[in-house]
Amino acid sequence: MGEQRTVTTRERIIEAAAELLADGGIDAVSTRAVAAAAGVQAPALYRLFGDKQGLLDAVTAHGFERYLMAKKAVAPSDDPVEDLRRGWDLHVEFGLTHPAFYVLMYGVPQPGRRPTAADDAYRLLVGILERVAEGGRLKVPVETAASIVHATNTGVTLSLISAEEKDPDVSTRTRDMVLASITTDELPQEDTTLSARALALDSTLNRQTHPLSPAEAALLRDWLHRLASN
Amino acid sequence: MGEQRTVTTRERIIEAAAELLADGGIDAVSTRAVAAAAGVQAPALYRLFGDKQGLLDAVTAHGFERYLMAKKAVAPSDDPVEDLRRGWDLHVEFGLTHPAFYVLMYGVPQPGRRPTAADDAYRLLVGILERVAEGGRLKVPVETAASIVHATNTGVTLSLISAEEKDPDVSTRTRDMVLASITTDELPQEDTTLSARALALDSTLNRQTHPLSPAEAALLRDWLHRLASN
DNA sequence: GGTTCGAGTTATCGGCGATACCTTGATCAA
DNA sequence: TTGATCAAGGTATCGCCGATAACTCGAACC
Repeated sequence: MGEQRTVTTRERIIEAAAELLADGGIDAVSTRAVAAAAGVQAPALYRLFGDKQGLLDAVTAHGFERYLMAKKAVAPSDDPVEDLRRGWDLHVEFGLTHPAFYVLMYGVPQPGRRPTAADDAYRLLVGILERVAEGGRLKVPVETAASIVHATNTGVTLSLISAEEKDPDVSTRTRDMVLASITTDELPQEDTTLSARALALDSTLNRQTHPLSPAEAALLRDWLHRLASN
Repeated sequence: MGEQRTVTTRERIIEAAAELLADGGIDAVSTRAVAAAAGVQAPALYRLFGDKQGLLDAVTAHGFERYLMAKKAVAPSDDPVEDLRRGWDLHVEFGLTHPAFYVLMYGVPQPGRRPTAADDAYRLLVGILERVAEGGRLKVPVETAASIVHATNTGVTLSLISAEEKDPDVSTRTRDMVLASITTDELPQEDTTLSARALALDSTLNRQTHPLSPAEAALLRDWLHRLASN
């Protein structure tokens, strides 16, 4: 089959909604306005996207694609901690460049209604942190580090979005503070400390298959985390 | 005049709206539902609160009052850094106990639409930080510290609200990380470092009247911040 | 060549925020 | 005492919104 050259109705609708969102904020995105801008009638949206939330999910996924592409293209460098730093900055930059999109994704937590795009970004963060842990430079378990980085990164970005005078220094300060707290400055050639070895084992357990049962593995990982926290 | 013993219509409306918000989330708070629950007709809301946003502002202010009371009652201890720690925990606890209220206040940043209650809480934070700075235990300017603490505290709380399994360890870890990064462990009896003296002067300039003109003071404070950042 | 079905239409529903206009009851000067 | 005033709330209604039932049309398929 040849490529689809003509723009599909679905794409037209998503782009119309994205433009309305970027221009007039979330309030400007009504089913009628989107339908009119896309040159279609309202029920077409519902057949294509189910309901309005489905349309918004598609819009955020579409708008987030470029960001994820950039993040994926930039991520694999020699120094995973540097990747972490660049990922933080990219995150903040995306939020300030597309505030309406960003708030839609991270602003209002509704249980079970998390956009897929946000999950993808989180998994990408976990992947980088696993590489940091593999290099023996992570001071805390990967899950803990991911939660902390995610929480602080979104917190800073939302604060900057709502601030009328945006001070980028707050982002870099917080970023360096967080990274300094969860990583070690340099990789020790051979780290013989208890916590480092526990975390190294934890990291590889997380990534490889092993002969332990799920229950055994859960208990072991709990012990490893307790060993690492001393 | 005797005290107002009967509950005013305004109070009845606010309490009805607060109950709807706590029970069914923000979507359950419609003008009609609130009016019906308060035993009143819809236009009464508009005369009392202007529009729906005015009603929501009044509701958040009301719901936030107890929290602010608790925070004010707890705050003034001997150790302002400990006050900071308790303020952080109180903030997170309030968010997890009243998620719908919290999201209404901190979730969706709209320029110029920040609820008054959030401003009050921020000013309270700045007040504590000024006491920390006065004790010579703050490593960064008060405004910077306030921005960082606010951004990370709200970020952690929003993350916990949206997380299905809430790990309180993330909050305490981030809290201690932030506090360790912006404060010194112990107050030196006489801190003779350049940055400490610059920040001590900055802090008192902030709180007292002085003979410098506003322009001179702004320039001086800029210099002090640059001295402190080395 | 009739059938099926995807894709989009017209028409309409109930709920929402908001407002113009009316009613009522308390207050107070003449 | 009475009539004007006005705060407080009610009645009726507007236009917009999300959503859906029921219909139309054209292409694909046997």
